[in-house]
Amino acid sequence: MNQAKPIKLYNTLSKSKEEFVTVEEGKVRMYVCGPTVYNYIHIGNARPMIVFDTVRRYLEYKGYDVNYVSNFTDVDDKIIKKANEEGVSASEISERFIIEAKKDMEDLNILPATTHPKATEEIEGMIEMIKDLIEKGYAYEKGGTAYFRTRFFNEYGKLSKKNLEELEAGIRIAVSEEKEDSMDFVLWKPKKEGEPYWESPWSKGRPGWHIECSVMAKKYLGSKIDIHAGGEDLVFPHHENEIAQSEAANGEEFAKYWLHNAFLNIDNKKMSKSEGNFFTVREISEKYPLQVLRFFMLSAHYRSPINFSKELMESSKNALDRILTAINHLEELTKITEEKPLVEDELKLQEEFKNYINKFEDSMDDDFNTADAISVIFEMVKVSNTKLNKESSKTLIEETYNNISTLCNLLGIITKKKEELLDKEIEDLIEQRQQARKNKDFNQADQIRNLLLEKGIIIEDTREGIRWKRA
RNA sequence: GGCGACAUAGCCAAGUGGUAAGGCAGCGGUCUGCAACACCUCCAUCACCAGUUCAAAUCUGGUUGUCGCCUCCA
Repeated sequence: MNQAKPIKLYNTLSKSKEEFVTVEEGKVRMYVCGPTVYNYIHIGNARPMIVFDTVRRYLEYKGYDVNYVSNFTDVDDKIIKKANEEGVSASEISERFIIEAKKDMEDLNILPATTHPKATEEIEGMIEMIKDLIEKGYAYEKGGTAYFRTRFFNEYGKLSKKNLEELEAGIRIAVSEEKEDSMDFVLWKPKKEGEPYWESPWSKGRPGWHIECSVMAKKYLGSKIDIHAGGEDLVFPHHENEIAQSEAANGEEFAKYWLHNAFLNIDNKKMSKSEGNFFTVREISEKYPLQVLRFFMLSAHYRSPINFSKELMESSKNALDRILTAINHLEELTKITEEKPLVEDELKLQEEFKNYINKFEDSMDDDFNTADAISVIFEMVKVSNTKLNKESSKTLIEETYNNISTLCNLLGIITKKKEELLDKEIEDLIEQRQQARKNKDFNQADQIRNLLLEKGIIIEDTREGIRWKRA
């Protein structure tokens, strides 16, 4: 366990960087608000998934045992609307897009959560918590709807730094007459015609959005968790309301650290369907390997807004290729170099790489500064490209290969798939091209190269031999 | 209207008091049958104004600009 160096993370609750100390030593309980599944996930959904997956990987790297929970909201107005449009049940829609979301997540190299709860499978727990809140006086029922009595929770607004008076002044929606107070929010609402519903003491209906996360977090992680994360738009009202519900019901602090990622914009504008600047992860995957999207997302700090564009994807693709090329190169060197004692310069290099790893960790320890961490990888790539060759000691080559790959894996920006790509046909063609080159038949050689290019294989003649990669 | 964030090269992006990391693109080279890869070289004084300090991109005040939340949008 390498927790000697502490992690500092920015806590929305205190608006400052704090040293990370877990509730229980060596263990991290982490909850990340997941998507509402009414369509393929979009690239905006992908940002928190990628960012917090990276956080999770790093915490595990540091030796923590991480219990990572991320939900699917599978009952919601948008899902019902889509279901009605297609003339199918709401669950048919949600089930379908959960499957699709999981596919995209796998391609984004996002590790499966310890648990992926679904709201509709946790209704019983939600009813229990609402009952509890009503008993404790923090909630009430009116006409089949259960409301949370916001004013009874003294600390309401502590996350978003809003106070009830300001909020009330800013109210822009029609306030239900039933509410005791305009700031009260819904815990349970009765069904409308044609909507899915569950039985409850108050009405046939369904839970409000906020109660879902409070209940799922408690069930799978306990009443006090370490990290609660999500997009910054969730700070208010979603997370504020979660705090109110959970802390009112459980009588203790809900989450120690609140992490929020900034938004992803398109051409400096918020992505939205109505603006026509909306991209699903699936669409992007048709043009780029999703590692590129992941790399792009991690190339800025998670609390800074990032702007998505084709140009930046191209830039990211080229940058990532530089790293991948270096790793492939090292891998080949491991096959042709010889085992021998390290000479003095190599010992120095070994030391240098150790320093780079430290630097990488320092960056990640500082509120998960992935942009800085990536720059360290580039520095390692540079040194590797410049100083290592087929005369180097195998030991050093292997170490360097492992070091760089480990850090890249930590960020999830590389996948190990090359083996499956190797097939007989490609190897034969490469061999034929070599023969042609030997015979100085460059026309033939170029033809074969073009043929391979059509199949998506790029050939490179390097000092150490032929190399190929997927376009 | 209330609350908040941000402003670093053509593009992206680190850096929060000691004199500007890294990547992409571009220029000029080396290597190469060619191409690609790789390597070498070049490419900014940090929105503006004023202040604090021996010293500021980094702190303070102001100006301008961009963006977000206050609408069950990540």
